[in-house]
Amino acid sequence: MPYALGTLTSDMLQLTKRTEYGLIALVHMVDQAGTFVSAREISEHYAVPRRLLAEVLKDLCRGSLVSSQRGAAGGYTLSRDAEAITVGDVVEALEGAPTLAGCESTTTAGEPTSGDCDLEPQCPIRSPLHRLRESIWRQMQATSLVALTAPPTPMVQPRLPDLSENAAS
Amino acid sequence: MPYALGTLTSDMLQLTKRTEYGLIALVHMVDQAGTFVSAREISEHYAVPRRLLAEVLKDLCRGSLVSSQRGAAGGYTLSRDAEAITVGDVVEALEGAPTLAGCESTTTAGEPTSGDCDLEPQCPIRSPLHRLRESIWRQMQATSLVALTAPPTPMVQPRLPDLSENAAS
DNA sequence: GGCATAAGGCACTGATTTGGTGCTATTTCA
DNA sequence: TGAAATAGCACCAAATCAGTGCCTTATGCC
Repeated sequence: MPYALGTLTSDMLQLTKRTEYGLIALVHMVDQAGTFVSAREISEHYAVPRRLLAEVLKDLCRGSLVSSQRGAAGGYTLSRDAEAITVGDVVEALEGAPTLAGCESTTTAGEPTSGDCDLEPQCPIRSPLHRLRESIWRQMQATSLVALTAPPTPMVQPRLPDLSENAAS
Repeated sequence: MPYALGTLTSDMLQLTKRTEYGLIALVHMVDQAGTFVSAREISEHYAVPRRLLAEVLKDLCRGSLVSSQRGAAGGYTLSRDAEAITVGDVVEALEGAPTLAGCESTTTAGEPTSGDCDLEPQCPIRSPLHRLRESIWRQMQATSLVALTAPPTPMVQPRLPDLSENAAS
């Protein structure tokens, strides 16, 4: 009953539960596009803590990824096309923008906090690692919800779970 | 004085301090290839907590990334060629192997723990997300220490820090 | 031999993050 | 009016992480 995405031990690839729940909810909404899905429905379907999911959906709403409708028969629905919502968007909405390095970006404006990092000739890995991170980030930005709903080619994992019910709307 | 790699707010791209320190130490050792570098020397050079760095180096030693020499004039040295040590190796040694999903990989053997996850048709994002993670992981496996030492083309970050002293040996 | 200086091995603390819940207010439909 | 939904926010417990203490063992040098 629990969906069990799996937990990474390596922090570098770890998704938080919030992001996992958010992705699950969003993918679920892709099917129900056009209708409003309640947090209860999703939480019961995937055996996810309802209150926490509600909190996540709220953040997704703040991030303009979903639109909400209050009251009975209310719920959430995708606020834009599924192709236009990426994993990166979700991560950004739920874990905060990946300010690539505290030393050279405050939010996304580009104004360094106080230039305290320019005086760092010692750090040998800063810039190259930035590129790695940016690359990963680009990858997440390039992965949309539709890519999550329809597993295209089972290249890595030979055995795939039953995703037919979520294949496409 | 502190190297300040930078701290990510987004967990997905976050490196732990341990990994950061490990990478810094390893990159430092690339220069000193053939000689034994002490934890003290590295910690003083980059203003990194010595004891913690020692702990990290110990793990790198366990992971066979470096070799250690005890006693006075002892220290650590790369146990194989810098090209053959990747960021992925470091992450794996310091944060544990990125068992891509707790449900379908015990270590790296490929033997599922108990097949407890096969009964999960509900989770819509499991398999696709695996591919994303594997892709990211491949990227880290493809980034070697030499790639970290010599920043090739400043495509993303226009302004690069002074890395000349670590350019090549 | 003795001392200084290395790594090796734990175990432990303190701070932060994360997962999850409680409670209350507000909106909507029947 | 009442049930069901989101909105907001504060709060708690467990896990993780950064960092330290203390001791042992090994090596080089005097």
